[in-house]
Amino acid sequence: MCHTGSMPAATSPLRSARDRARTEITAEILSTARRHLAVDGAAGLSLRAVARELGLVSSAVYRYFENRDALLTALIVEAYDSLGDATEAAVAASAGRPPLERWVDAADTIRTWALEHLQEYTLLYGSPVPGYQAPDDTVVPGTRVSLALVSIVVDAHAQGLVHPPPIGHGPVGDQLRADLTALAALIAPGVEEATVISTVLGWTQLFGLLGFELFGQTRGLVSDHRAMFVTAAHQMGAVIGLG
Amino acid sequence: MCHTGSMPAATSPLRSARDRARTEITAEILSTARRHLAVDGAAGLSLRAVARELGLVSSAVYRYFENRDALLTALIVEAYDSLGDATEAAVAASAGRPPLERWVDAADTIRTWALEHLQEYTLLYGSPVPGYQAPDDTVVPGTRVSLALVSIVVDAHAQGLVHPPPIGHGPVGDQLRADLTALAALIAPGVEEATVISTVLGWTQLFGLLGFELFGQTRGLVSDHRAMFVTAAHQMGAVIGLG
DNA sequence: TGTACATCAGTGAACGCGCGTTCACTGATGTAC
DNA sequence: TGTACATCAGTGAACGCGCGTTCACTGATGTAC
Repeated sequence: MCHTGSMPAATSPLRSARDRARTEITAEILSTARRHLAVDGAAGLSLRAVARELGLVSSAVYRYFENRDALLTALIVEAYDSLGDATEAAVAASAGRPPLERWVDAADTIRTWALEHLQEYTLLYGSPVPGYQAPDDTVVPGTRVSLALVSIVVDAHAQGLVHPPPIGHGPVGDQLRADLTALAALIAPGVEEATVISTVLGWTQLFGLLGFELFGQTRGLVSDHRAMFVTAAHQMGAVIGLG
Repeated sequence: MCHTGSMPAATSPLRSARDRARTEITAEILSTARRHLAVDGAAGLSLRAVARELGLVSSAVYRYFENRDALLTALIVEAYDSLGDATEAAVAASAGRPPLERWVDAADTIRTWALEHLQEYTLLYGSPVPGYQAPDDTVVPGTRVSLALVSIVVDAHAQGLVHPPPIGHGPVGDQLRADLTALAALIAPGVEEATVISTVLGWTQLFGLLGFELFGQTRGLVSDHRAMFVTAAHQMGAVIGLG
């Protein structure tokens, strides 16, 4: 949209009625779709159903989203941002506290978000939605959670608070070493290789355990899932060397 | 379901032609379904498509499976058994070798199976299939992999080869302690609580990392996934105290 | 300011698709006497 | 052994469902002069 000299400022409250309507209806479509997603899951998300609930004819939705995939993509980005917000807020709030506590805290925050947004979590971290291929737009928002977690380790490292216990991780091949070096340069400059490995593993551990809990693999084995999760985060934080 | 005929000698080689045909066609339906599953995933598995490929009318399949869910259940059980076989074989083959090597080996076997049976793995460990509720029949076959992994720790423990490094896992609440005690009694009698915790976490770690690899979360971050996985298994084995 | 034209949100009908499941039926296979 | 009856695999048509997407259209809103 191209505003010329005669127009008021770009984000002016004097936008045309059409513009306002478009923004609002786009938001309504998204929030309705989000609610449907929460109930039926991604595979059950239907353009027609969303349109129906909004009192629109199904084809009208195509004025706002190119197709079903575009709507799904928007929901994914929203969900990543929501989880990213929550995690970043937790990490920011715990600044200055002992690293291990911060790590456990962040993990618990992620778990809480996942429980409250089961289908969104599934959309982000579950198996791929059949027929849907996530475009690159979702990559950046997807990294926020991980970056927030990593920043705890980076902070601790900067303060000299990372003291990894002597635990082997076996030989590291050339290619893996290259991967890890690139990764460290990108998100955690200066942090030791072993710590990078442990951090990546801690990250996957959290999501692995969470998936087991949410998708029912530990059904009947564990009753206090939160305690199990916190214990896991604690141990993994210790392995990373956070305290 | 009408799977059992009213024959006197159930496993006799002189079974009637009808009986033989039923066994064979049931197997053909399953293997066709398995192939479709491998291509389209669980959500895309269609009774009609399976029937079509076998030259049957769709309603004929109902002579063999009560409905689509029953077919899916059979596939799940088959898949768990296939993975269970592979894991148990690897664990048996490594008997006598150092526990850490056995653990890494078993993990690698699981990963290999998952790569070769992507959709089956997804069916077992991915997000739930919409509208499908796994019945209890799938629970027992599902435990075989975990039991095989645990047996490595149990063997090592029996030989006095478990020496966990001094890594904290934080306070353990009453309920979690009860969970762990029950779990230990069931699958690893005599093994210390800390080891049980680490073993459960090692188990979730493997599947968490595997999920990340298979479902694309580490896309672009890690190129040598196998090395990453083996390193993870190695470190987790060390945390458990296997060597 | 008023008028002519351009933009675009929303309509309603249609296309083409595939699915799970039920049901009355036929004809081949199996069983009892 | 032959015959009468019972079982049951497979048929074909139908029910009822919902989906994504396209397209020519209308009428309201916005823009340029």
